[in-house]
Parts: sequence; structure tokens; C-alpha cells
Amino acid sequence: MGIHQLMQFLKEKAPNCFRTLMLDYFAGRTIGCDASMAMYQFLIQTQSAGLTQIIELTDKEGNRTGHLVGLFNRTLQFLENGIKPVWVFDGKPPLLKSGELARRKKLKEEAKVKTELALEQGDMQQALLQNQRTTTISSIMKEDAIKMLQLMGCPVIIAPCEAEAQCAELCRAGKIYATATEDMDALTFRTPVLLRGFNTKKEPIYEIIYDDMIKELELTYEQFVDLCILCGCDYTEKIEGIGPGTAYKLIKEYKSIEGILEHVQKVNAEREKNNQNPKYTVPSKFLYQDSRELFITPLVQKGDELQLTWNKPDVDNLKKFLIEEKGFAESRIDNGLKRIAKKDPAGFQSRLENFFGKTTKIIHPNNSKAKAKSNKKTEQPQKSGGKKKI
DNA sequence: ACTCTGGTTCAAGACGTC
DNA sequence: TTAATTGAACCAGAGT
DNA sequence: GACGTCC
Repeated sequence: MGIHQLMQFLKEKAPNCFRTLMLDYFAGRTIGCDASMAMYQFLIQTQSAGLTQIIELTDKEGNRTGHLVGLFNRTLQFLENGIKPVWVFDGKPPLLKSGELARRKKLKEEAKVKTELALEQGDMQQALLQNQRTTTISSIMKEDAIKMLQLMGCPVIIAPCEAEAQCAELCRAGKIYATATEDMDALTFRTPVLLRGFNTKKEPIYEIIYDDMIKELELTYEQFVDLCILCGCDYTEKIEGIGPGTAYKLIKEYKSIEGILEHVQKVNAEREKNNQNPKYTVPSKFLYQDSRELFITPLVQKGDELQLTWNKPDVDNLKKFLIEEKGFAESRIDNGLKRIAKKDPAGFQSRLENFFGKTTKIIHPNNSKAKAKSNKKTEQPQKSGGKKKI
């Protein structure tokens, strides 16, 4: 669930950290894309109601393929626009998240029952709605997606833990320009730039700049993390009676969750004297310190150690995989590949220079050492780079 | 009146052809 | 021993 | 642009 109500909170308290941008703004840039989020959207959106059953896209063995169709098309759109996507997959979630995951699993099981019921009653609209909520991603589906994206020539990263944390690390290391996700957690993991609405064709795209946000809120990073925990995160329960509004006020006044807990106890003690109900309820296991650690020093692969390269699609194996194993129509693949193949690489390169040649600001200026090594790539478009053709 | 919280419920894509 | 995405909108009810 | 289809 990310950080509860953080988006709305930021709109109110830090309205100037947002920008709206069109897709072409990102030409020449490298973007870290949250894969699981995108897969869910595609899987859900490719379901439809038949007369007596729900129809899903599958291969001949019954494995679902809606996510492949979506990722295939969207990746082509990116490449077509000169955007270099890095698809980042979730690894094993942290132990603290198991409570939240169990909750979601239970909801999905309930939705499954409701789907069956609706099917019996012939309420296909309801059946579709409930079936969408049962959507899960199996390991086969995930492996299929990884295989396809790699055959398309895109770098794929399987994060050791949370994908958002890995993207934030890549962004701070200068390997990507931004993290594209709907999950507001990415800001808590301190991604410098967050993009929302990036994996749908609908424009504009919303960009949130971390530095602007933190300045406007007038908080330190540590205080912002505490604020997120108080709003409600995936790792621990929250204090009942404190939402985003009061959390912000209290953080300003008492500086940290420790300070707030002291204050909370005072308030509650005072009310007990007057025979009043407690104003706030601290959960019996309020694991705010562990949560903090997960946000501030998450398990990630170091950005420096990752080399991101884009290759030309492996057309033969891609077609083999998608047509023979996944049942894709050959014409769709050919059409799709044409969209990126017919672009003359030289023309492509000069187009990027047109976009950025004059106005590019190097965020991490190369010192002479880095230049000599020349393996220190940044997210900024490179004027002479581009060894890899797309 | 107003603010805030907390629970519930809904929504989440793109292509090709007409 | 398998799977593990989320936000937004709405409304009721409590507290100030 | 709306609509059926994508697998």
C-alpha cells in the first residue's frame, strides 16, 4: 500500500515539487521502471467478461500472457521515443512486510469466492471486477517477462528486495534519471526523481523532485521517513489517531517519533486523569525503528556495480519465444519491431542531440578520473556515447 | 463549521480496423 | 514451500 | 473516435 495518503499530503503541503511533462521530454534518458506494478496493470486490464466465464490472455499451456502483451507494447513505445527503460523486478520482500502481505492474500482469496458466486449468478460484470482482484503473479509469469524483455535488448534487474529501493539506489548513483512507479515508497527510499503515470500512454506524466519536496516541507530526510511511518507504511502498524496532517505538525514540533511518543504518553496520561479515553493508541508492536532501517538502509545492489546496456533485439529468439511458446501473432511482432528497427541509428542519435545538445546540464560532472575510466555512466544523455544501437 | 481519521470500495492498456 | 503491485474517491463519525 | 481483440 506504499505510504498511506502521501500523494494527497504532498499536493497540499508541497505543491511546488511537482512538474507535468510529456513523454518526449524523456527522450535520451534512462528510466527505472517498476515491473511488478506494470505487470499487474496489464494483467488486470486484459481480462474481459465472456458470456459465462472470464476471458484472460494465455499461452497454450494456460499460463497468462497479458503482462507480456502489455510490457512488449509499452517497451516499444519507450524505445520508439528514445527512452531507455530499465525494468526492475521485486525480489524477496522484507520479513516485516509479511503481515501486510497476508492481509492482501486474504483479500484475494475472498475475491476468488466472490468471483465464483458471481459466475453462478451470471453477474458477469461483478465476476470480472472480483476476478481482477484475484490477480497474482506466478514465478513463471515473472520469468516469462524477464526473458522477453532481455530478448528485446533491455537491461533487467532483479532487486534483492524491494524494487523501489533498488530504483532509488540506481537514481542516486546516477545510473537512471528517475524511478517510474505509482508507489510513493520510492520517495521514502530517497529517489531523487519519481515519475507517476509513466507506464500508461496517457499524458501528462507527473514528476516529483525529492530535493524540492524536502525543502518545501522543511524536514530532514530522517524526519520525512518518520513522517511516512506515521502516515502508515507496509512494515508496521501506525498510531491510531494520527494521520498525515497531525503527523506533520507533531514531527515539526517534536522532531522524531521518539519525541512524539513521549508527547503521546503525556497527553494520554493527562486524559486518563480526567477519565477521558486516550486520544492516541500506539500499537503493541510499533516497529518504527526496524521500519526506519528498511527505508534508510535497504537491501539493494550497489548502483556502481551495475552495468546497464541496451542491445538490439534478438529477433530470432524473441520471435521463437513469443510465437511458438506464447502464441503471439507474428505480424504483431513484426509490426512492433519495425517501429524501432526502421529508425536509422545515426538519425536516432542526432535526434537525441537535438533534444539535449544545447541545454543539457550535467548533474554529476565528470572529473578527469571518471573520464579516463569511462565506465562511470550517468543518467544524462551522452553526446558521444551510444555505442549500443536500439 | 471545520479538520482529520479510518474503513470500504473501485480502478489500474494498447493495437488495428472500421 | 507458495506467493509476495498499488492509489484514489467516498463517506461516516469523532474530535476541535 | 468507437469497438473488438490481443493470447
